[in-house]
Amino acid sequence: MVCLYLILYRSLSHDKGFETASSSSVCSFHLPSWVTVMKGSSRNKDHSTEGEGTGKRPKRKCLQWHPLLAKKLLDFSEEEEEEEEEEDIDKVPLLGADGLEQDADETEDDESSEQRARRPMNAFLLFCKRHRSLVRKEHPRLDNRGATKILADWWAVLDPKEKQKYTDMAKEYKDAFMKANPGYKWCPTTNKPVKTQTSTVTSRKKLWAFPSDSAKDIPSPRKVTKSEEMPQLNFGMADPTQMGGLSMLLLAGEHALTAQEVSSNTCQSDATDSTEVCQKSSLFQFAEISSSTSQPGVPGAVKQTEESALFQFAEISSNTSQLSSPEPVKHCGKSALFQLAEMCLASEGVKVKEPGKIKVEVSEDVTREVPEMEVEELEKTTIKDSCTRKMEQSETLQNWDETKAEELETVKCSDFTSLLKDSNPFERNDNTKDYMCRSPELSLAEMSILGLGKPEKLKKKKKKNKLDRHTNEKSTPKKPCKKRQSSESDIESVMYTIEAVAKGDWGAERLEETPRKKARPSSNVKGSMLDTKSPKKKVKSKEKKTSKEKPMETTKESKPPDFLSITANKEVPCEASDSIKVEPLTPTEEVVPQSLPEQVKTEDSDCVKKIETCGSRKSERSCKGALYKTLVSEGMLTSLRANVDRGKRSSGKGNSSDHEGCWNEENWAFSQSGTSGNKKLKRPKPKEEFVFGLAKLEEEFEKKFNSLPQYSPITFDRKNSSVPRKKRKVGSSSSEQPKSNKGSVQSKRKNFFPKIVSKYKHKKKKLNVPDKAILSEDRNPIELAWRNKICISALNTPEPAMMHEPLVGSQKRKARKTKITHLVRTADGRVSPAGGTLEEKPKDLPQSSLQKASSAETDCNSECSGNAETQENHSITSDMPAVSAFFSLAALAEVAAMENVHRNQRATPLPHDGQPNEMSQAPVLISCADQ
DNA sequence: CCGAATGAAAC
DNA sequence: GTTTCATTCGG
Repeated sequence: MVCLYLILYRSLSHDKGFETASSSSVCSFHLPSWVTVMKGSSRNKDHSTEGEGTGKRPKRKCLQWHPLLAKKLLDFSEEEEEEEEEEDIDKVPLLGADGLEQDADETEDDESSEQRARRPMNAFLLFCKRHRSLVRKEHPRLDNRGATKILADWWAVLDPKEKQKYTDMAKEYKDAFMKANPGYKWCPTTNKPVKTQTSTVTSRKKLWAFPSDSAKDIPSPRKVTKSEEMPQLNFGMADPTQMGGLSMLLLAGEHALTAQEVSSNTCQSDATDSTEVCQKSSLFQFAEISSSTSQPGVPGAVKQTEESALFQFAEISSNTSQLSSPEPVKHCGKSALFQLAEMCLASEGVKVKEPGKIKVEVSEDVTREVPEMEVEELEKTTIKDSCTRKMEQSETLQNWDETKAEELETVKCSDFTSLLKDSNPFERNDNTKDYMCRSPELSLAEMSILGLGKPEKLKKKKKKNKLDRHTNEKSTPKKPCKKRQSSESDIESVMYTIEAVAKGDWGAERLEETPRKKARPSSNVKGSMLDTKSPKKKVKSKEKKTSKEKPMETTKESKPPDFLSITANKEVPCEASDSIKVEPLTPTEEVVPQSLPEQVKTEDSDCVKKIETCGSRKSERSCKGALYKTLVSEGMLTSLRANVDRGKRSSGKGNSSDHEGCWNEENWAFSQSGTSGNKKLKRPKPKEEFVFGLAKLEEEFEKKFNSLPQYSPITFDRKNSSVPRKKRKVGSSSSEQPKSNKGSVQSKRKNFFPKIVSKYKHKKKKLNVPDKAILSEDRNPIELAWRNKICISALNTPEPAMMHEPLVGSQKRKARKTKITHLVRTADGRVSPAGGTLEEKPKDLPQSSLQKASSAETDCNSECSGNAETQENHSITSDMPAVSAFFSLAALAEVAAMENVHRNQRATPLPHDGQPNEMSQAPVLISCADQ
């Protein structure tokens, strides 16, 4: 699952996001450094290639916690049970944390000597990571430092609740990290150090560079593909950095795996080579690990090192599923978990290739001896042997990418074939193979390929080593045959569904299918492959799959009632489907209407229509349903959706993002809702649990990342938090002019609160004109009143927290530097809360002045509205903003009344700079009064 | 490599 | 209380 999930994830992100993202990193989270570190990194070196890389510190690498993490994950899965509540899950420590960790730690710690684990990011850093790109968009000129300042401002203004989200997330990471690295010291003792970086060095960037590069590259290639119809190169290998939680998991798994299986693992030894290898194999390893760990019940399964991890994993899962589910009711494999496992298998094939496992299969000698290119071919050829049909085709491949893809496919095929042989040597083999090859896998393969592209060289070398190992280990490909069948069918069905979903049109394909099936063995794949048009491939795969899969799917459908509920979330499924589609199908990038859920819906409907029209509706639907279900259950949808959203945002920005693209709060909310739904659905059976656990972990990580809200600059600028950024979603594009916010913001507000809007306008005007001389004083008291009222009215507990929020250490620092603290406190002092929230920093930036002013206002408003909003968000009823608005309005009215009084008294505003632009309040009053 | 920010941990 | 270091990436 993980693998597949990752792949999907990756692909999605690539599709949409990356292209645009080029300049600035996408919003998406990258792996936590620590994760990344695993690979070993000396980041300094390479940063050049990667955009992101943190160029800075060369510090040591760290390996530590990953393995642990993996174990934990496993444990977690086993332990699990906590899933029940959505929220709980979130909070649940990612890792199980038990003894296992320690063991791993030790070993790793030793290793760590080389590298030191990187600290987990704190809340602010997470926030920065997530929002920096936005800031940069708004202020292209700003350098990072400037952006950081702005981010700091935002952070200061950020609604406590929102802030808490980040804080919690950071805490989770930290906890996980600490579990992984029990003895981790934030500040390494002077001793460690130094390790010659030179030795190990693979700079983290390098490691990531590969993926990241792929990411960057991908876009262009992708476009090419679109034009050319390249296979969906979009998918690059999953970039761990972007993978976020998942990547972490993978890495962890990888790491652990390497440690376990590959004692000799070169990862560490060879900086570059090893690292790459590790990455490639990471998924595999992860799978293995998971499988081994997970399978308590299955003794034999544990060591399947020989077989591809994915395969094993799948098997295991299947086993578990069977065992667990006494009922044969559907196919054993039918369980969502099982399907996922299968999917994983499928994906595995791809991965395998990448990692060089393919090579493994092939004779090691060959690979080593032969130059890289040749090696690949050899591999292909070898594979061919396994899968003669495809092999031939693959050979023909001319395009490099294509070749790779094919290779991947072939690899898969080989694996599957072997499996099939074991279990069933029939026709299916062909089909299955094709199926495997063709379907989503292609995309996966492509992804991998893409990712591999750059690093290939290194990989190759590394591969050799690994291959050696693998070969030794791997010799045993076969495992349980029985399961396979079911699994195969399931897989096929899943794949099929996926593809179908992606394409959206089944009917046509199906019709073709039958004929193709026949042909497919030889010609289809290869010929099309050669052409390497993604569409063709897809079609083929679909065709192949369709026949068999249909029944499977139907069965699946029956299963999940949950599915329905899931489907209820129109958006989620739709998007998922869309996303899928988009990648493969539309290279053109139309990209689904990003932000708009509506569009998505429409698409869905369209899809449905197509399906219906096409023909076997049921099957199609069932497929979709199954797919959705599976995805949902796995939480993949959520992640996908989130990713897609992200991609859209990023792409949107760059591309023609829809107005709103970036800021749909909806998306955010959506994702959450989706996640929650997923969780609910999940309720795994014990057996499945382990799988689940993994899924959960992933999901959680991802969810967390995704869930971290991204706020539109406007919000901050305006600071009218009152206007709920989230809900509003006003389509105002993210890109908008920071300062010009007014317009956008106002518009938004108007929608919700016309009156308020007017108020704001006034405010701005005021700000613009007088700027400073504004009545800060009034504001403070007023604010307080507001807040209080709001709080009361709103019910928001958080507010008080806000109010209280004492300056934190860092803040203190700031205050000291600026010396403002005193002012703030004293001045605001009376209004403790206001002061705290406002936290006026003395910013020199012209912008800042405006922002501050606005921000100050927003503070007040924000709190009020913010709470309401937040609540609403939780409820997920984005539609209901009215309520929040309502509260805020009421509060405003009251406040206004108070304010008026104050004003009268004070008449002259004190000249307090920035803060007080509260002038706006006056207008507010008016508006409120009107209401 | 610095830096600008915040925060957590260590000293 | 002060240092260290986590992320980012232009300078």
